[in-house]
Amino acid sequence: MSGQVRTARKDIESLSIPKEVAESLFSCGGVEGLVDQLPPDGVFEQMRDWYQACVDPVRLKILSLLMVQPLCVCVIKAVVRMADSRLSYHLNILKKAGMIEGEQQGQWIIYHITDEARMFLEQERNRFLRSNSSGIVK
Amino acid sequence: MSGQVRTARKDIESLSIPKEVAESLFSCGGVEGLVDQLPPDGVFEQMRDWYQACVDPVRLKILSLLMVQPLCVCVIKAVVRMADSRLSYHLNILKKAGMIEGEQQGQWIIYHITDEARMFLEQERNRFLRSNSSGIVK
DNA sequence: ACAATATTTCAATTATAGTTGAAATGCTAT
DNA sequence: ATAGCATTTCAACTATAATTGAAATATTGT
Repeated sequence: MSGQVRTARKDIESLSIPKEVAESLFSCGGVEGLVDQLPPDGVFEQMRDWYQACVDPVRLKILSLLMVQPLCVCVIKAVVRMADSRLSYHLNILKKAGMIEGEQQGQWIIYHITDEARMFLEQERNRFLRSNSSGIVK
Repeated sequence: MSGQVRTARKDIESLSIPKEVAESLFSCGGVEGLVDQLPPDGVFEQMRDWYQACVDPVRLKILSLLMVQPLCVCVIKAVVRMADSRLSYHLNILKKAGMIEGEQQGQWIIYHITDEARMFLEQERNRFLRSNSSGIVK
């Protein structure tokens, strides 16, 4: 325990940092203590995959569309107006991310949004409304 | 009004879609009605910019670090262990996205997370815990 | 004015993601 | 089996994002 404290102090002293930071950094165990509070790197990569799927406006639009109701590809296409292969590419990214699922229904494939994605988007819609209405944004 | 309904029906008939989809699509005003329910494209682009900042594990780690306390660049660097210029690049992306802010304090620049970003990350942490514990993921 | 440290900027390179059109697959009805 | 429609796959290409090392800027103490 005193070993840990000594390490923390050493970290901090060897860095030459402003004393404001140094104080609170010291009280949380120095750089090592800080690192201990972080989730393992795998968590950040899982999170990344999710945001990766959300990083394209086309995909956000598709998700927003599927919030209304499940739709076959041809209807989605009628809304977003793009080449089949391009749309398919984006659908596939959403599918791999676990945000949508497709079921074959005869000739068609009907996509629906997953529960996780719906939860996320509802959350995000609220957050967005909150920031815009309270004047934080703009 | 009857004109709108006629358009909706026309959209749907000209598309040749499964009747499951057709029924609910018709009841929400066809493709046009669907489009009307979507936010303007600008919203998706605003959202994109936010997720763009979150799409890199390095940046998520930095945010997570700044959730603990404000830190100068050199301490962040001691945790994430990368070249100055690379770190600076990522800090700049977070700054432009409005997720962090930096204040010069003598020789150092101390970065802190913004309220919006903190709100978002707390929300996301909860969502993550919920999905993992309720067995939705894995 | 000068040296030392912290941080950013820049230009060149490399890596990743998105687009395109053609060809392939899969289902349905004839 | 063949034709027609819905959707996906593939390979070549284009566009965007990330990394690197060197140079520039800014602040402090001498």
